[in-house]
Amino acid sequence: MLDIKKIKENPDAVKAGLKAKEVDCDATVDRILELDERIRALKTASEGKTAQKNKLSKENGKLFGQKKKAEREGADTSAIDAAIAANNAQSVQLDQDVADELRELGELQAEYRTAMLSLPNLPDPDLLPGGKENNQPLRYVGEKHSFDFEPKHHVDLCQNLGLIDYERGVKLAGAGNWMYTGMGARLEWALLNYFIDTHIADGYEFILPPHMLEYQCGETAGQFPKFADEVYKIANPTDDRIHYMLPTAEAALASVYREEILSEADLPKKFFAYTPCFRREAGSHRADERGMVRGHQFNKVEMFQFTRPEDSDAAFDELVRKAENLVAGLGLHFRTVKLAAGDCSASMARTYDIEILIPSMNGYKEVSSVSNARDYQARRGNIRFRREATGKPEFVHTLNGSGLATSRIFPALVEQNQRADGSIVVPEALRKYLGGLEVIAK
RNA sequence: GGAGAAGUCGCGUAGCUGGCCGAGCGCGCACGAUUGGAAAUCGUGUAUACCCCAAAAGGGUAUCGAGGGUUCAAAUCCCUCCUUCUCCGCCA
Repeated sequence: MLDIKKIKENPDAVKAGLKAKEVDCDATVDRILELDERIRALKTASEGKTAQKNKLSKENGKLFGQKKKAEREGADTSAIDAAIAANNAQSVQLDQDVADELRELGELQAEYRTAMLSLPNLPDPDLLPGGKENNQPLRYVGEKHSFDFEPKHHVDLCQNLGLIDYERGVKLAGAGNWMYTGMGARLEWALLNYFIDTHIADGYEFILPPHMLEYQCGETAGQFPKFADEVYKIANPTDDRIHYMLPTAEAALASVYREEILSEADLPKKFFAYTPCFRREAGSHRADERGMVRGHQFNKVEMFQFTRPEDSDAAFDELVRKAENLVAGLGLHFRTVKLAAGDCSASMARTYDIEILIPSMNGYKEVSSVSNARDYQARRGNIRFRREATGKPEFVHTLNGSGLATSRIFPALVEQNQRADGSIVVPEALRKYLGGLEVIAK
């Protein structure tokens, strides 16, 4: 959520920022300003009346006291009764006016909130405007593997070595699902362990969150209401509450401190979580995404930070470096790309992608996406910290980054490390998780 | 899943025969006094959001798990939901 004060101060800057993200929100911004004005006017009016009403009630309280006293003394209470009746009549009238105003206020506020939630985050000013075509590769790391033989596709390599059972995965759960088997499952688990151990060594706290979340988590993270159709919903026959399968651990981590005020000394909070991620990805499965590049379920370790606003740039750099180191530690070739404003997701002010070379796909594919949401998610979820110097609560900044998703790393590793005989060299960093195994062969 | 109890200001509690309760007390915390320094003691203060106001001062509204209702007036009465605890059942 954006800061209404900023929108009021400089609506044109907000509109321009959103245009850089390739969304036209001019009408929404104008409507928000209009609603804000009407809401405040209405509030002032109805709160004034409520104040009057409260005053009358208080007066009545005193009158009732007097009446009791008079009755005890056997005095005449008719004057007091009349005063109470007059107050009541006035109160009832005020009550009706206020009720009407509140009804209108409720409608306006609902519209206002929906509109505010629909506005994406503003991009950082240094990002190029526009979409994917304006992404800027910042650096290339590692060597491209060159083959003196015709490299195989990871699907073929995995099937030959018995690492992945694609057919039975589909049998169990439909298209877009696969099943790790034997050494494939162990290799997947080794990757996850390598990520986990690295984050622990870096002082991040390990979180295993629930996998089925309530709606509010998605709203805080910024996925809902816009992308509510892209997740799996779980309805319970004996209960009308709906959960959804988390599409990324970010959805859970962003909500950990929702509606809380942290102390400044506790920041930054550095978390990482391992979860499977579930996505409907209603789009078509193209031939160039054959295999395990885009599935309905994949494993991911997610990094997350809550920071003070002034620390979030440094935290962002730290997360990018951590993601890069994980890929580099596997000896894989990758590049880091600074996304153009329009390619950053709705919630994010800036995003760098780590892209890895998958030979069969003839191109770089995202394995990690590191983003700074600044105070956008904090506003949606009301996540704050108390500034020691002022004693006042402020919104935190939230950042997240994959560290890493295996579903792209696994095929890249298999393809980049294949040998002519179809065997696969295990990266040094993973061998200790596989009993020292150096090569996966038939 | 069945039965019962409970959810109050950071923590612990009082209030729950409706008005003087945004809320008492204790602890904690902050500042001050006292002290050579500390402990102890004493004093003062101690929520959040929004609105009015150029700002400060000040004023107003809302919040006693959440939502709704009764009433001129609700922490206090009624309804629904959520959560926690205890007992029973069931199961990893």
